[in-house]
Amino acid sequence: MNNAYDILMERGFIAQATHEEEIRDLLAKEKVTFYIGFDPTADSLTAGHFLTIMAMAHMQRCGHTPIALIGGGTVMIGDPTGKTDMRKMMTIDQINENAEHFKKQLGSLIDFEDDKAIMTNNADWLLQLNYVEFLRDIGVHFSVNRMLTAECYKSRMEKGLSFLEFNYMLLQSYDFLELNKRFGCVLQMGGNDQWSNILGGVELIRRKEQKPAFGVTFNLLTTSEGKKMGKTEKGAVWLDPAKTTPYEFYQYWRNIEDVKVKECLGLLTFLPMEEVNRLGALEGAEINKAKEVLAFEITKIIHGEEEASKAQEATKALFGGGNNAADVPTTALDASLFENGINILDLLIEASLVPSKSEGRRNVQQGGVRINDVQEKDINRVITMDDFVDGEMMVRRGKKVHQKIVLK
RNA sequence: GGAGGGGUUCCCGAGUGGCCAAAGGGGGCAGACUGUAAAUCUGUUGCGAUAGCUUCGAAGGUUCGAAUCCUUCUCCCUCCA
Repeated sequence: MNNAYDILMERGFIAQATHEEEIRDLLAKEKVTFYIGFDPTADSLTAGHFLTIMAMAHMQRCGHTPIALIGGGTVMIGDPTGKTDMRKMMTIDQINENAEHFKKQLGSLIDFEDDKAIMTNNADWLLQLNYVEFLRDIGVHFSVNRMLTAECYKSRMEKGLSFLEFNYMLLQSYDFLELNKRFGCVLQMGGNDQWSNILGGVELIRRKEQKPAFGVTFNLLTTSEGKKMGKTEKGAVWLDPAKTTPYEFYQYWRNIEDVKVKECLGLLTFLPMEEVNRLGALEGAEINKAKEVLAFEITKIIHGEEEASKAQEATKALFGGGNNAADVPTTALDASLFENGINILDLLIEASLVPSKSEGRRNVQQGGVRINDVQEKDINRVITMDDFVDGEMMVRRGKKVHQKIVLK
């Protein structure tokens, strides 16, 4: 049972495949070069990308060669898939900087040593394309009629789709063709929303080169309500610790819905399936154990074992009555603030627990703020040095947001 | 290019001279219940210490008073070419 396809299938990755049997055979017989594209739309990869990276890692472990394609060229067009509005145009500098971040993050998750994986950027070939040549070589193979029926444009048919974005599919298809020529890449993988874009490339290679090419898509992580997972009120869950701290990252997965635990364990950890099944079968309050494992394992893959342990310790200290509060999220504030006494609302602002004083006032009045575990409902409460215990003070907003205040 | 319709607070969407910081819904936040889950219920949801200040695409203007009226600009959509 070492066929990569079977492994991905068993772990719950596979959503659709262009030629299921042929792909299985191919993966069983030879070392396959495949690619997944990442458009550098932001300065960090997100939890959503992580799923495809895991698939990539499984493939690599089975001996296949991944190509991580940075979409420095395609991002200049903007993938309209699933978007209701056109993306803001990004500057070249921004794109290059984002691409650098992506490269770094991918490098730490996939093994690029000894040609075990390839990283490349489609800006290398897309930016110098000649328009007329491109239309004659590539454009002829695409039917507008068919493209218009593609799922990925559906949400845009109501609000309008610019010609710029309409071309996205052609460019992504061209990427596949180019990678096929350069590296013998025969398989493109990606999120299920990429299905039509991937099909475009598969068909292009088959028509133009008369060669086989394949596509596989993965199930996207969604909540039970069908929303994309990996988003919070504050925005995406980032893989960059500067944007989403390991503690926050850990907490995100610790708080996952019950019904999604098993799915996430299979998709986002390397735990053997027996273990996944065992943990996934836990019920009631017991399932919290599975969530702990899930959160720990994912955090370990992204931020390393040490950070994962710290996040776990902090969690125990805050939620489980543990003692080791050393790794709890901490803000260091100037001692002078407390010598004269500081209003509770100002403190909440200083500790970044609320975005505005009005918000803080509401939270306090509604009984959502606790100082050292004592509810404070008075918005005129003044915090002084007397509120520190052994040089520390715990401030909590709501049930889950804790902040330790220390003096500097 | 011609004709018409429209840009409202995080999102959708009411609001056509004062009672509008702006209905309703979604989302968010807080509380209750719980298992740091889901579902449900309650409160809350521009900033600000009360005062007050800044919001309704942008800039001007009319008025005691404008999201609402006028002018110019700008962006979007629909139909025609």
